[in-house]
Amino acid sequence: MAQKPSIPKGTRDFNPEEVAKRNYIFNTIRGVFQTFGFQPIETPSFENSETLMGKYGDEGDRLIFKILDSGDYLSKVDDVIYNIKDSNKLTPRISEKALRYDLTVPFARYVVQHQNEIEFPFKRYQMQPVWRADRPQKGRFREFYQCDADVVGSQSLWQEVEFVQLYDTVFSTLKLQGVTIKINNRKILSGIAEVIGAQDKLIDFTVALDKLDKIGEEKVKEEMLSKGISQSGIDKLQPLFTLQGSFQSQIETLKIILLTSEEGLKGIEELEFINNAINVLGLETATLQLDVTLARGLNYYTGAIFEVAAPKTVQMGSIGGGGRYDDLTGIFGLNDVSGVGISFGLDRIYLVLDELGLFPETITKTIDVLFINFGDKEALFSLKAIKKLRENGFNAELYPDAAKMKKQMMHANKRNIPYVVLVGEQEMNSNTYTLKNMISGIQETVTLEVLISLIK
RNA sequence: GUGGUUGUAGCUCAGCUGGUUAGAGCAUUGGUUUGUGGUACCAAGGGUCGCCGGUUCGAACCCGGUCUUCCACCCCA
Repeated sequence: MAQKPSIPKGTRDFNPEEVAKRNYIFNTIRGVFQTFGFQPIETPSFENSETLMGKYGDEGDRLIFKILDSGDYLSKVDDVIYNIKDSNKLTPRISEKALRYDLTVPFARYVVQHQNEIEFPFKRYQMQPVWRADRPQKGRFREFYQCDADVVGSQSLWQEVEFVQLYDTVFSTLKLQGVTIKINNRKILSGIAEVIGAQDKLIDFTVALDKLDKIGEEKVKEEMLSKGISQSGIDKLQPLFTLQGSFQSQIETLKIILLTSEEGLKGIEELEFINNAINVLGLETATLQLDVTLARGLNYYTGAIFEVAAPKTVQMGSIGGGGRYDDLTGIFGLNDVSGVGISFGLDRIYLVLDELGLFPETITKTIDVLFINFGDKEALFSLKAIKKLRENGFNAELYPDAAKMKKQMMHANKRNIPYVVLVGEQEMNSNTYTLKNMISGIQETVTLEVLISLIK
């Protein structure tokens, strides 16, 4: 056991069935991305460290996988830095590359780097693995795939509307019902912070508010107090803790709270715009829900914030997220390019579909027909027929060895192959084929033309 | 990064308060059946009990460390 090779924690191998299921999700998402007009790009799996470091906060920096420099990397470190043994200071001296942490920052880098070649507004999608040096849990891996769609170069709120539709289309196509698309707006959060006199504590405030679901009202208030938010400010938040009801009624409550905040009112206006449009357009299976406690990715989101929750019957963190980021390319020196995007968590969607048994049976089928091998003469005869079948679009193969019939039939059984063809001396003499349906067990001896019509 | 949890055959798991050669089901291989699978019966192979060290006359079992799994925190897809 111990001598067996292994893979690093938080990573996985995928067997043929798992790859088929994953491809089903990939293909579905890719297809929807394309119908919405997005074009694919790819970026390297690792970037220069300075491209990634500092873009996700301190916590993010800790979770970025750093790549050790090549060669005798320690000899070039000066003695002072080496001797103080401070990892944060030493790391940049021995590691100038790091694995991609998400797809959004590399995309921002891509846009800035290729700004003169890109036709704006630019809609791109990207489906590639990302890496995080996190502790694995269920649905949380150190290597996982994100499927991102972003639009840069347009401030139009119609993009947000389209992204809500896109989420709905993907999950409807996957037959995953009961998905909730949560939406919030950074401007509302900063408006509230302004109203309670905690503009400078926006992040602390929202991080605490985000936990409302999990730890409850009292604990949230405690955390806010401990972060230096005043009691009088927290008192003003009271209506927020009991905020419920329809999208529109929550909006009305927020309007009262944010009466004095110009920015907050702007956020409300944006949310109303998106909600009104969606009400007219309708959604197939997803539900759009306003959630003021939603506060993800605040390091760069400036407008809408999205998060997709799996159906309540499944225990799973968010299966998608996204938002609007007016300033993202600014970090790389390109100002005034607004972007908005969403991401699908492929690995988590997989776990949800698997748990709910929503993968179609057909995706794991390998081939349509297996020819039993009776010997070299029969094999050659069979391969002629197999060639014809393949030309007709069937997946067909010959069992490579003239093994015992039982073994060959068992092989067909285990691989869920629906049809087996037997060609022995009798069939060869009469130029016919014995076709066996592996589900019903019924078999009949027919010509190749009839065989083709039977397995269609 | 903090705290906890898990690891026994290819897979799922038994294994009493430490006591002979560590078991079962499924799977695998062979046979009953040399042109018929999914059912049945018979037989066989397969384990340094995650790894390293310690306690003990004796360790799968107790202790320490380490890796892995899952969980909570942090954060997040």
